[in-house]
Amino acid sequence: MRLTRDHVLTAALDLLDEVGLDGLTMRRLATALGVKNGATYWHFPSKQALLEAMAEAMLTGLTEDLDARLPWHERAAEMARRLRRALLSRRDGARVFSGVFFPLPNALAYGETMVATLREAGLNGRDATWTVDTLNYFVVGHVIEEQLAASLPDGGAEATARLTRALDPRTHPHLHAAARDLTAPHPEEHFEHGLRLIVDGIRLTAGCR
Amino acid sequence: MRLTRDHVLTAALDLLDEVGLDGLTMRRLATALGVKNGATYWHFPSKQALLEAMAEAMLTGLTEDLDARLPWHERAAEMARRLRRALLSRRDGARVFSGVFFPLPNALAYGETMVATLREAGLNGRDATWTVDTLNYFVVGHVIEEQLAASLPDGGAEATARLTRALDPRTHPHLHAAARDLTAPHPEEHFEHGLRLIVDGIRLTAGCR
DNA sequence: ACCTGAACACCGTTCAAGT
DNA sequence: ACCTGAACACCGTTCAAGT
Repeated sequence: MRLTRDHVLTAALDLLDEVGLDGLTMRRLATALGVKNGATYWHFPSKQALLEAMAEAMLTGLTEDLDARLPWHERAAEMARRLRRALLSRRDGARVFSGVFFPLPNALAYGETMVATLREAGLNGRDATWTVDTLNYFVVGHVIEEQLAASLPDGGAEATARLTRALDPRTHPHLHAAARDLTAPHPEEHFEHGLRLIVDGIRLTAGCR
Repeated sequence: MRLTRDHVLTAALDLLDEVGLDGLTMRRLATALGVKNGATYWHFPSKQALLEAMAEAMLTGLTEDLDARLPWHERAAEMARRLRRALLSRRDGARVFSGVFFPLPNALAYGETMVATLREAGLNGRDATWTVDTLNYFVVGHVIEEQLAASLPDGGAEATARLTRALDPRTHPHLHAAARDLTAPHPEEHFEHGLRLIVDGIRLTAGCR
């Protein structure tokens, strides 16, 4: 059967879930599609273009059905949670997203909604834009780490144990004590903690003007 | 002359500055050292191990001579600024750092100092640890973007202009207006803005207990 | 102990030629 | 229009053999 751009994209997303970003290869993708090596290049000019389409696909519907009656800070938090969910929807989704430079439609819609929300809070254009950047660094950084831990054989338990053993409680007392609080076992709470930290910072800024 | 582990490391850092992370190749490195392809593998077992040593080298002296008389929030901010400077010291330094999973001595010393500082502020172990994570996502994410823009031919001016043109002011009014406030032309202020946002959030949290 | 030679098993991308 | 065949110019890594 004839290939379409959409077949290639869907197969790429499935292959990503199966083998992860490091295993995602144009050659493996062609094999998975039952097609010869160069065939995908008729539908996507480069691997980068394919990765961009994959990122865009992950962010579908990110800004839909937002409850406009929520106060601005709850709406901003809800958006951040949605972005996290979207990145979590595919293996290594956060790394795929972070490798895409050019802003795609869904990412732009997300950014526009976020800036609009923060402007409602009273921030000026520059502050709103830069604050969205800070929120995005947090969400993407958090999910990259979360997915990295999840992709380890045992969900990161072995790595955590090794780290605890490697940490001398005399030279690194705080980190030794903190080993139980690493991201991996508490991704949800870890995310909410950082999110609240930043949103509280915004509320403080917003109140000052 | 005989190679040493240190020659290889120094040459790798120089090559990184010259060609960037994507151009850094074990084969180019061998050529730069005037040696045949497999020779570096006697000194470093893998490219990953070399990248870890490079990251560790960038973070040398990060926690030295900190003014203990500063209030905790100024000390935390100073540490974050030092981490940014360290990552900026080499081309793509932030990307090199973010690709290293295992915590190295200098990174551990940094983390220990940061957590200790936040515990002084009154945070419990878990809050302090997770807050340091949030700060780190911010610093690393910011510098990755900063260095990405800097590595573009014109420092990102062309990309900014293209983005402004691509943004319809009717569908994306806020982003259209925000194009002048992208990270690239104001890295210093952009960094300080996010840093203050987070540190203010911490002060709020710390005051609540 | 340290390096060379040479290979192994891959990559992304291109493009004339086929259908 | 869409795909194959086949190549180009690379990768990281390994390891017997040399010195």
